[in-house]
Amino acid sequence: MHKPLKAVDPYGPARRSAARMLIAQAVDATSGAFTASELAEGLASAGNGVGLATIYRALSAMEESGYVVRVGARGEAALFARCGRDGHHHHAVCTGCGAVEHVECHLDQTVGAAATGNGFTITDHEMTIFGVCKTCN
Amino acid sequence: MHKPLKAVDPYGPARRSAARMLIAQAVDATSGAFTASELAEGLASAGNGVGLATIYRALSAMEESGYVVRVGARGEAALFARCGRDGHHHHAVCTGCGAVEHVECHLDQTVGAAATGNGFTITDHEMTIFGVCKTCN
DNA sequence: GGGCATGTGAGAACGATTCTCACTTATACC
DNA sequence: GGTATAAGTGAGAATCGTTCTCACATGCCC
Repeated sequence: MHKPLKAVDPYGPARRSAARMLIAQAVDATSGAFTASELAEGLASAGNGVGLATIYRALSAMEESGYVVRVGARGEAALFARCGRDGHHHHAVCTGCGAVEHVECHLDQTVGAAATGNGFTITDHEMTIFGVCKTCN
Repeated sequence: MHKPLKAVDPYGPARRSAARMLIAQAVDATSGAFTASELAEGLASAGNGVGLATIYRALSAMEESGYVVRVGARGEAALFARCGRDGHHHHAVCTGCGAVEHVECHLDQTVGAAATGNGFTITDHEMTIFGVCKTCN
């Protein structure tokens, strides 16, 4: 079902609480990208109500440990996804099913070079890519 | 002072009200990227108080007519900039002075090709680039 | 087992943005 | 120039995602 993912500890050296374990399971059970409130709904409908604040805290802990990444935004809400891949890259999100595709970052060779041609030094960048996956196509 | 910009009507065929003219002037007087509330502050401190709702409405009218573009976000707030350049491209924003640099988009040739290799069709993408400009460097 | 640092939950707070509604005004038409 | 009216305005309420607060609960180390 899942592609093999880098085995990363969801929370690093932090404490293993019941709520955080439920949240990590819910994240693993989700095949694509999700928002914090979708996660909350999923947990609630499975009878595991977890406070929204707790979910946000768990998500930022997971983000910090590299277990999940922010892959863009759906409307106003931040979109997260499980990512175990190493190295700098971006994510394309399928607008149909939410599937996430890893995308190499060519900024350094292309856009970066173009920008620095004007004496501009890029320090940070973010890319949000939406599309339609093979299955939904 | 300014690079020559494509002469675009700020509001298209819409009505020329006093408030909108003030807002367009404030946008023109700003050399780099700005948020809606920065624009509001600037207008207020110049003695031209304009309602925030009006500024948002004017900005979306300007965005629609292509007079300004959304170049990313500073914290939670959307970052706008005057852009008269044709064709698809992105914008790099200097974190020091807010200066905006146009950046070619190489997504179609590079990232796009990589993604579609997996059967993924990219329909939409956004890029936010931050850095330091020649002057601030 | 005890102590305490850390996590939790509910709800308030926050900030950006949008909406509402009564009022004003630019513009088209006479 | 006068008038009708569609479009814009302003103030403030509403909305929505996210973060903060605070009292309480609980993992983990000794």
